[in-house]
Amino acid sequence: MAKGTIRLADVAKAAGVSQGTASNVFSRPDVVREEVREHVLETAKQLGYAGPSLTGRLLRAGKVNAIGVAAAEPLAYFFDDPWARALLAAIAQVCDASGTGLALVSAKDRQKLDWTIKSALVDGFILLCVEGGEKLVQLTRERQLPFIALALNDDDPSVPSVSVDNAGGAATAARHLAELGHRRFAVLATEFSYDHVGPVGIGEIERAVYSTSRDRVTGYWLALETFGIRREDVPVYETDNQKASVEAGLEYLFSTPEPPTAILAMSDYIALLTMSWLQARGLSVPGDVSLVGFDGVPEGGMVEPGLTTMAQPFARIAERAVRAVLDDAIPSEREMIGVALVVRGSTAPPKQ
Amino acid sequence: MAKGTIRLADVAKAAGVSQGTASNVFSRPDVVREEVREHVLETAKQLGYAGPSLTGRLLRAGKVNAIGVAAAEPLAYFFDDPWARALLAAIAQVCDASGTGLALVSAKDRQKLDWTIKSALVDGFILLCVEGGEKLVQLTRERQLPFIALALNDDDPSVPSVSVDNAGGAATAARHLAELGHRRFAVLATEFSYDHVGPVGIGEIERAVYSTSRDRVTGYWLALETFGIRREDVPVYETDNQKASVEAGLEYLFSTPEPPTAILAMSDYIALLTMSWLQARGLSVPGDVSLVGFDGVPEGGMVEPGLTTMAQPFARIAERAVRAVLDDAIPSEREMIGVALVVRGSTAPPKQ
DNA sequence: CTTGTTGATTGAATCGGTTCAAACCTACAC
DNA sequence: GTGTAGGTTTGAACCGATTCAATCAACAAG
Repeated sequence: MAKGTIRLADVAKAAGVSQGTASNVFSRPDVVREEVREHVLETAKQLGYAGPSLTGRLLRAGKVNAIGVAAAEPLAYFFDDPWARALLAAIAQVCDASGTGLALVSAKDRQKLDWTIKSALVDGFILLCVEGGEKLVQLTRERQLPFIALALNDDDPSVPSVSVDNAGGAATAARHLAELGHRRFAVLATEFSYDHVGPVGIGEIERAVYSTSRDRVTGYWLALETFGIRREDVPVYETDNQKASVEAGLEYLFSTPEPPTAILAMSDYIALLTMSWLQARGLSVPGDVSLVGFDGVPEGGMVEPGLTTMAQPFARIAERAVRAVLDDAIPSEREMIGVALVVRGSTAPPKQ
Repeated sequence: MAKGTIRLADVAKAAGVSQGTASNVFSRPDVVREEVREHVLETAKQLGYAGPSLTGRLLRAGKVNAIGVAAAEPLAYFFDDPWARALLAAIAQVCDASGTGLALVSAKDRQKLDWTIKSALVDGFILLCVEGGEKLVQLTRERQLPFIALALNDDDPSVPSVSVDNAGGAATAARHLAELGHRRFAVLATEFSYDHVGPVGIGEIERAVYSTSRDRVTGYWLALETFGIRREDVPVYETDNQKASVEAGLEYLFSTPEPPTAILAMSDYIALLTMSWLQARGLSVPGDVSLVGFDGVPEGGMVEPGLTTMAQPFARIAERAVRAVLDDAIPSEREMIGVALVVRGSTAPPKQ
């Protein structure tokens, strides 16, 4: 593999032992007599042998000892998006602990994605299904390796996945604000369907393509209705989780005669953008507007005021996913994990 | 590899062709007659063959088509540190374009790092040498694969590396502030030696273990001296690039009778922490204090005011590094790349 | 002096492909 | 009818290790 291309066989011959013994020197040192072992090791060093080649070993073992994390996004997505980052950090931690390698597998372009997935040297995949999830699942299936989907935006029960309790978490978030006394709400949503941003009506939401967003709104609605707030009275603005559309949404929501005193953001990223926007406009958080996010990314704890949010248990999710893939113990049922309300400074009772 | 363990040989037999032909169907489809190709493909599908196993192919080819990025840090470092993130995003981009896989290889613990590096399935390494670089280089050498070091904190010319012009960049940063009229400077530095934070004197700096920090201070000094500012009059506070030590440094610098009007931060991360600290203290940037960072991470453009900084050409660096590793065209000399001053809102002439 | 046991070593098969020289067709020209 | 060129297909060697049944040496027990 390296320059001198010295093989185990060469070492064996040079040391005057069989290849089997030479192999044992490296992979099961205890079984060979110390004297011999020393000698072989010595010869190996002299020859500049770099140790057994991984590919050779691999071929035999059939295991790569690495998992791939895939998304239908440009590779840089893993380092740009706060949610992906938090999740990957957690996955990385689990891999670290179990000595498993981590390969990043990603491409926006379908062709490339296909190729990348096909040629990744991994034992299985964790799929980040934000957007384009079906494509990803389909491509991965062809590879015939164990995989598990995260944040699957789709109700298909045949896809093994672990997801968070979107409806329940959303309900908790909304309840928290309602209990503080808020009555004028607005929702800044993640995507319901392809390439659409702007205000959305109830009907559209019920017909949403992406189940995550739908479930969260449903959670909000259910909780608010127990406080007598009708869903018709809660404006929902769909964003694509990017700065431009979030700001457009805020312009929209705050140009009404009775702007909301409480905002439910479907991602922390949206919430953080919202916070800067509000502060830049001279509106105080939580004085004028209370704000709850969703995800629990670390950045939420680093802004002023801290962001109240529904924290996903990233460590648990990562643990489950990695284990499932490594042990090929893919759950046949979709697994759901709860989220926890983390109260920080961005929520307070409304003025007056 | 998967469940049914169907080999190419099985497909070949089932289709009634030789294994050689079957192989060609997948890897060089153009060479086999259409009719036959179709038939083999059909048989393959029927058998549920997932395509040629990568490991088998690998073994023959000797190339993995992936590079590893390694650091002597916990794996999560790649997703937490802004500089690492920016760099990785750039590396990811280059890999993306050339269809190369990207594996993350990292561990804080030496034992684990050793193991991880030894067992990573890659054709070469890019080393992120912030801290613990020697260890990393040494371990990687044993693997006998091409590698290139980034941000090498060490003058050893035998280590192939590409680095930025630390001294030159620092000089530019300092000159920029001096030309605006500033005369009272302070430096918030990255590490000079192991496990030390706090104010440092000239002698200590000259004996620094880490060359990056030393070169940058030297750059600052040289530029400032052309404006008649003596190095003795520029306090330097060493941080570990973490929030706590940066804030301690700021406390220290601003508790003097004549606090600085211009701060030179050796990383954007330090600069960003500084900005929040100043703002929280009611000091305006750039009104009361001007601030220049180093690195050019994207976050610097997203805060208010924007951070003036010395931008590393991440794309160029990544391009060079990836190419070098992939083509095994490791430069024998250390390569140096310039940095560019990016002026944003965080610098202005001093009050009065 | 056998026989049995233990521990170290060997040799060959195997993992799943790729590759390349040689054999094999056709088809067409002379 | 023979020769030649082209495109296909074959078969076997090879990539670099691991593994396991078989062998061997040495020594204890019967």
